[in-house]
Amino acid sequence: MTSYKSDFLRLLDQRGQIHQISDAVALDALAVEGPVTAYIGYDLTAPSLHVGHMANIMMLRRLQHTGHKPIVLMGGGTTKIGDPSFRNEQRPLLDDARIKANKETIKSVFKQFMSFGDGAADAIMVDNAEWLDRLEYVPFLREIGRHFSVNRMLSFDSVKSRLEQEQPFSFLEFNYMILQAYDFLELKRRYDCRLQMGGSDQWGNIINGIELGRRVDGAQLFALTCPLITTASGAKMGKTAGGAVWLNADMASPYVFWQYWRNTEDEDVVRFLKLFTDLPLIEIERLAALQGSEINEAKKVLATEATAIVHGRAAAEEAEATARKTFEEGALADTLPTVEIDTEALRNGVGVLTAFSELTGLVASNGEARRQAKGGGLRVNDRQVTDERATLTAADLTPEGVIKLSLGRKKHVLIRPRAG
RNA sequence: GGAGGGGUGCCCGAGUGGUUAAAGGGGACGGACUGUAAAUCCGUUGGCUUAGCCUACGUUGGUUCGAAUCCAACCCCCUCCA
Repeated sequence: MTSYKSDFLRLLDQRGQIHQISDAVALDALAVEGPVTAYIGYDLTAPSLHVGHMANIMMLRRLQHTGHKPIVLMGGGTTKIGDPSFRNEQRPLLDDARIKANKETIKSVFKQFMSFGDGAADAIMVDNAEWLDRLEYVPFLREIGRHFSVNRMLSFDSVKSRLEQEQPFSFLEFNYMILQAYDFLELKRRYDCRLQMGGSDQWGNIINGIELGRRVDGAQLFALTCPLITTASGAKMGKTAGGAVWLNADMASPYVFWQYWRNTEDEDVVRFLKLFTDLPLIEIERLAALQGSEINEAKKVLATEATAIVHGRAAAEEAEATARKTFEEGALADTLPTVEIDTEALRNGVGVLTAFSELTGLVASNGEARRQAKGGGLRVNDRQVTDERATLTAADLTPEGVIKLSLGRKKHVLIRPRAG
């Protein structure tokens, strides 16, 4: 299935985002016929989505770009259950307040990826708590539950390892896939939503929704999954030292985000350019031809383009400039992440270890700072820290009025005396 | 409710009375080499006011000069039986 007729599937295909489609021919035809409404659901388990979610969100973006209507489904209801798919243990249950707070902070990021509104191709956002919270147990079981075969549910890959490893698998979690299936039905009824997309790990859950739609409403619904995106070395996307690379600016600055992409492995650059930017394929082909250290040019383009989508063009370019000054010109970029300090405190002298740990958070503890110093990993104003008892004072301020702390070659934070 | 098995550091996993802040592996971080890449090699990987002290092997209490290791009770998980 390589030649799709619809712009939508062709685009996703070119971008390497199609893993499985439930009925590719029919979906392709549907998308040619007219606007299709499709959704992706997001769990509200953290205050922000992270890089690992970005490929998914790009699918919704591309859906809209090709004239269709995206629905962002906030999992306000399903997050109360917790998706057991491919997990070997139950995750801790989040309380309602936490979920609500997460929803508020997660919401904002989608506006960067697509336009919301009341128009035909405008994206909309709904929360499945709206209908799930109101379900009545017995009626739900009779209307919906009877269509699910436990035998079948137990056969899904997504729960197989859980069962084989004999790990606890609660009835609560077992219901997740039923609720997700019901979401699909509900969205089909409310918005004529015909397609559910997601990561390849969602295939089983989505198929359940399709079958439910057929059995209950006689509707043909579709599934489309994106391959699980890992790095060439097999790591999941978005994991770094400090944890996940978040999409919310207050949890990962545009600079940090830019750096994440800048450090992409050579093998991944072309694939990532396709997935995480809107750059035309012709341009990507040009970048793909680069060899050796020239590949760094492609990485910069990737970083700037991906950052521009999430944080805006201006922030992306500033991040690029910051990186250029810091890494290529060896200059001091005053746009590096900055921590303020009391002038008073600086006058009294701040221990280097404290500066690296408590003050800037470059390392987790004084002990780690000590170890890093021993291993040559700490630098102040680009000079290695050899004496762990040293203190930082006003005398260490550069002509620019800051002190630059570095952990390794890549992580830099500026300390700036608080004005006034 | 009964019988048996199990709960160790970020994860996996060894350890069955002392030299154990706990082997080994993974991951992570740092260093070298490079191209802010990968691979490779080296180092580090509980906290602190670091020749010392504190906290730590499900929880609490006990035995002992000394416990992750022995005992008791409790909590949780798994399997089989009811």
